[in-house]
Amino acid sequence: MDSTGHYRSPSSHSPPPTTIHFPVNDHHPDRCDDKRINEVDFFKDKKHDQSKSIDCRNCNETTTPAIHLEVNTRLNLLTGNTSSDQSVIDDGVSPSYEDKRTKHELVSVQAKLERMNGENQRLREALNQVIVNYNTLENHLAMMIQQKQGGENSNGEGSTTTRQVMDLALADPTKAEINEKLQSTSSEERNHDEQLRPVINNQNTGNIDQSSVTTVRKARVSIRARSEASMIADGCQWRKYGQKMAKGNPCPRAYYRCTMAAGCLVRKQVQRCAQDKTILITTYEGNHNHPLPPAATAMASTTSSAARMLLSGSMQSSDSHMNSIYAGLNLNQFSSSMASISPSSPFPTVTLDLTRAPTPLQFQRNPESFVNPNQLPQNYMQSSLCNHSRFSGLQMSENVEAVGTSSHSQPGQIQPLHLRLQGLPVPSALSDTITALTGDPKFTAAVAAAISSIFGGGINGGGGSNNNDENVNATIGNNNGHGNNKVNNSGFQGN
DNA sequence: CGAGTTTGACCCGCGC
DNA sequence: GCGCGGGTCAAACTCG
Repeated sequence: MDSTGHYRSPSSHSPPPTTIHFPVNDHHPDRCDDKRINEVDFFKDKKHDQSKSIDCRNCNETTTPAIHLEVNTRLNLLTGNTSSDQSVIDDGVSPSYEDKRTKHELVSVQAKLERMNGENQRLREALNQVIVNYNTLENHLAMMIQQKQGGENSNGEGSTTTRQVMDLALADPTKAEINEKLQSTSSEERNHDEQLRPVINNQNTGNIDQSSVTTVRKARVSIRARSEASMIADGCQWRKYGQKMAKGNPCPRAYYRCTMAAGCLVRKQVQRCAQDKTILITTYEGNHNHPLPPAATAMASTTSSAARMLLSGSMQSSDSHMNSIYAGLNLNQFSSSMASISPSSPFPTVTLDLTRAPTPLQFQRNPESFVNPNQLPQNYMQSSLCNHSRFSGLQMSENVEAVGTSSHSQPGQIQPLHLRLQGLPVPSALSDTITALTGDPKFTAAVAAAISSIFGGGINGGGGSNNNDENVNATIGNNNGHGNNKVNNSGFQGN
């Protein structure tokens, strides 16, 4: 048995890498009695011999099975050693009816296996295509960085832009998705890969300035929501590891680590807005390296999608070729009034402002499109966000605070889009498309309602019943807080 | 006693 | 080089 728990055949011939020969029937001296027996090759073409004879003396040499099956190990079809199979072997002298029934079963199993192999092959091809596309994009990104360095060093803006582009590159969750699709990858291996990812990216983008690489951090996703609770309910377990007073904000900033798995690199910061203390600003960084509960999956997908938005947004603004590649990805799933990008922050940050939507006016305009946000299933979040995978709030703000200031706009008013990243204009056609999408209040409000379901109504202006109210006596907003926060969002009833 | 929180100290990057 | 601010560490502390 190999490391994957599958059996390998000692057979001398070399099967395809993805197939093995594995035992279905062990040697049974009482039945074999050192004489030739009939055995069935399940994967021989029916038109060929379905049975062949093997000298049972083979069993004396090794534990080699009497039957050799070629099974694609990735399909986990290692259930061949069943009683029916056993009967196939043992019934060499069975009545013809039994033989026919057995052969019929064999044909059925063989057909099923072929279908599975075909599907497996298609999946492999799809995965290979994704990898090829990713590598192409990465190479293109390296070229872009080189061009930017050449073009912007003269005006003194090169270093900042280069770092930001690198930030976006390293924040690319595409590889994480690929890793998730590789089912054979263990959690530890994914963790290892997470740690190696910057190295891998450095290698793939070869010509990148080393000084820029050293300052690279992951993209962040910031969520602004009205809540009196200490934290929004994202389904994960967090441990507080620090608290600092941030400049310009009387409320302390709390630092949390994900504790759902050892070595999980995800961290988040929680801080109340200085201007409006009912607004809770939660900033996520990193990707989880472990399975998540459904509620946590929704939030993780949201932040992951937002990070991807960062990447795709930069691509749009930079290169027409990227536009074509990402054309299918850039669904503008967030209204510009809800999401913004802050490329000039220390770290590239996507801000999802849930304090402004859905507005009563939007509800009035599209009453048929809404249900009680609290009644929306968690899956809605995933279906509307992660399945589409990309929400591109492409309103570029100079800083996060700008989002808050713009919150005083008229309810339901669609903000004009400012598509600009480091002075790079976005093609007008794309801008028009985005404008059209963000101008759909039904879409905007539906997404907002989905998000609000995650917070258990916590964004509803801080008023009304809030299941999180019992957690108000928390450290946030209390410099000398003595509360022993249990930072387990699973305890929140909002989800 | 273990898990989690608090909080002062420390490190590091960045701007002046 | 220096100071500032953000982020993290870790010992002390609290709580169940």
